[in-house]
Parts: sequence; structure tokens; C-alpha cells
Amino acid sequence: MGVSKRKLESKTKNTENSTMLSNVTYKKSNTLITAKGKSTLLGQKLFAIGILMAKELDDGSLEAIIPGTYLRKALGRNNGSFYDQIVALVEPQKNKASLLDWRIIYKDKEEQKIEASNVITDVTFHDGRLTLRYNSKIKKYITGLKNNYTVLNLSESLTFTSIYTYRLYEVLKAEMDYQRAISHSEGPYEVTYELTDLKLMLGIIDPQENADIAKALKKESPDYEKIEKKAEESGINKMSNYTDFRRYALERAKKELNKKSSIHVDYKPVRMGRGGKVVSICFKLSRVGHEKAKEVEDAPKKDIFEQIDEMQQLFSEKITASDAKAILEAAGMDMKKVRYAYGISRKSGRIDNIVGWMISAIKNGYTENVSGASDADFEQNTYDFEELEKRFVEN
DNA sequence: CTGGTACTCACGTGGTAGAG
DNA sequence: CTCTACCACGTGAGTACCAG
Repeated sequence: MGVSKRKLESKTKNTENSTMLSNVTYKKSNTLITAKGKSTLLGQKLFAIGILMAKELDDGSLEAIIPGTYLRKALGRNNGSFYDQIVALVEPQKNKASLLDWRIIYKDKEEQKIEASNVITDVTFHDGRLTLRYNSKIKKYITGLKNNYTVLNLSESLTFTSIYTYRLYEVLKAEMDYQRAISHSEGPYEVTYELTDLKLMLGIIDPQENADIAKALKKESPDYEKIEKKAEESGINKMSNYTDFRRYALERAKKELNKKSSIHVDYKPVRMGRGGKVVSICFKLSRVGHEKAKEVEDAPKKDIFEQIDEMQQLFSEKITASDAKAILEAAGMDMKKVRYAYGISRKSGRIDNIVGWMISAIKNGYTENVSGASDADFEQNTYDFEELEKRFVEN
């Protein structure tokens, strides 16, 4: 009896968490999304949370400090080996992947070269706070994104239980948004990925484990057949059996995406040659509930309840949650604007109606010129046309 | 292609102790 | 009392492989 009650409690707690985080989105450059490399599910989730929290330091580097309580809430864990897991990711151990080991190979479109970098250069975990320092090389793919990025829903992606669901979600969402941008159609869309390419993107084949593969990937148009062969030779071609790949990666990801995400996925293998060997996978994608998905895309980055809390603490006047929400909305969910306007209100003599004053102050532009990531929230997800053309030529 | 087995290791769960 | 931190144990994810 006691046990089932406890279970019930934890269940309600979980749903509470998911609604609290229901409107949180993060942006990731498409370059990073299609980058090849292996990482753990927890690592990916931490990275995404880190993007939300990332701040630029004086020396230009990018750092995210994530409080333990936030991590717990975001990851829906309240106790247990939670710290162990974080610590395990932070402290490199023999044969174990840490966040620091997360290395990716990606194409830098502006500079026309292919790079291999560690994503995170520094991780510490002290006093319950996780600090991530991002590689300065990939900084431009995380903050101040102007084009060629994808808005991803953190609350969706945090619920995924498979790393393949997570990776595929990002890849397919990016592709879907891209196709929507160029075709102005509401779908369904189709994409075909070369099987080996897909495995690389999902981290099933890790280029870090084999120098030849890493080298082959750095070519302008990688020879996937060769990569597959190399992977086979060196024994790092996991799930070389297509049926296993389908069962444990594709099928699982498909089920989870269809159940939990705003993407509806279906796929079919493309076979070639005498043996009918599967050479690529053709995905069919459609959006679930356009209006809803749109809402999510325009949604705030930070947990709204947290922001309301923060505001209620900030204001010396008593304000209700709905007042706070109204102000937040006027500020486009930007806490910085709220703080700045509030700061002005302190110097503006008597104000009878602080809520109304705040809203009109914000609307009249009494706001700090907020730079960087938060500004970019209101920009359109545009693509540059040179890039588009190039992709057309490729295909 | 499906079912089933086997194995490893990461993760989930819950208890607990100490610091603030 | 809350939060950090550590421990033990069971479970689930990830992978390979074989039989029907």
C-alpha cells in the first residue's frame, strides 16, 4: 500500500515536471545537428540544458552554470545516483565516455572546411552546480544563431529514453523545418539518408574510434562505402546487421517520436543490388498539430513558473502570478527586459499601478538592448540562399 | 523478419548521512 | 528541513548472435 502510494506521488510529480517545462525550447545550429559523433543520452540532455543557460564570459568563452536543483527538475529525478551519473560524465574514467570526450566532425559552411572538435572543453561539478565550458570553435553554433538553425523542444527531447530517438529527433526536425522553408508546404516531407551516414549521425559508428574513418569523413563528399568497410574491418561497425539496426534503433526511435514528439515519422529501407542490401533509409515526415508546434516554437526559453517566481521575489510590491505572467508576456518572456524596466520604475517616483506601469514601460521600449541569444529568439529561421542552391546541386 | 538468449553497463530507485 | 553526496541493488538500454 505504502509503496503504491509513493509510486503515485512520484508519477504526479513527473507530470508536474513535464508541464512546468512544457514550453522550453532550445536552438541548435544545423551544423551541430548533422555533425557526426557519439555521445550519451544524458550528455545530450545536459548539453541542451546548457545551451539555455549559456552565458558569454568576458574573455569571450561560453559557459553554462546549471544548478543541481534545475537539473533534477529538468531530468525528472529527485534522488538517487543522480550525482554519480553527473560525476561519471564529468570525470573521465578509463574506457568511459565523459562529456569531455564528446568529439564531433562537422562541416563549417562559411569557412568551407571540415572540422573535428571537442564540444566541451571544461566541466566541473561543485556544490551541486554543473559548469560547462564550450569549445570556442563551436560557440557560433550555439549562441547568436541567425540562420540555419533548428528550434527544438526541450520538454519533448528530455522525455526520450533512447539516444537514437534523441539524435533522430534533432536531425529530422532540422530536415523538416528546412524543407518547409524551401517548399512552403505543410508536408509530408521525404528525406533519404545513406545508411552509413545515418549511423554516423546517430553515433552508432563513432569516427573517433578509427582514424581512417575520421579522415575519410573530412573529405568533401565522404565515401560511405569505404567508411562502412573500414568500420567493419576494425570491428566498430555496430549493428551491422540491418535487422538489428531497424529493430533497436530505427523502430524504437520511430515509436518514441510518434508517441512523444511533434513529428510523425515513417520510414522505408531502400534496397539495391543482388542481395537486396539496404543502402539507405527514406523517411516520411509530417508535423503533428501545426498550430501547437508553432506555439512551441515561439515559446519562452525558460521555465515560466520559475520566471514568475523570480519576478515575485524581485518586486517589492505584491503581484499575483497572472500579473507577473502578463508582464512577462509584454516583455516577450524576456526576464532581462523585465528586470531593466523594474530598475527604472524604482527611480520613477510613485507609481500607482506597478503592473500597468511595467507593461507600458516595456511596450514603450524602456528596455535594455538585450544582446545575443535572447534577441535572436524573435528572428525568423531563415536560410541563406547560396546554401540552398548548393544543396540542390548536390541532390 | 521475429523471437529468444546472453551479456555489459548505464540508469532508476530508494535508503541514508552530513552540511548548512 | 533542504540540499548535497554516497551506496546498493534491480532494471532497462544497447548490442550480438542464433534458431525457426
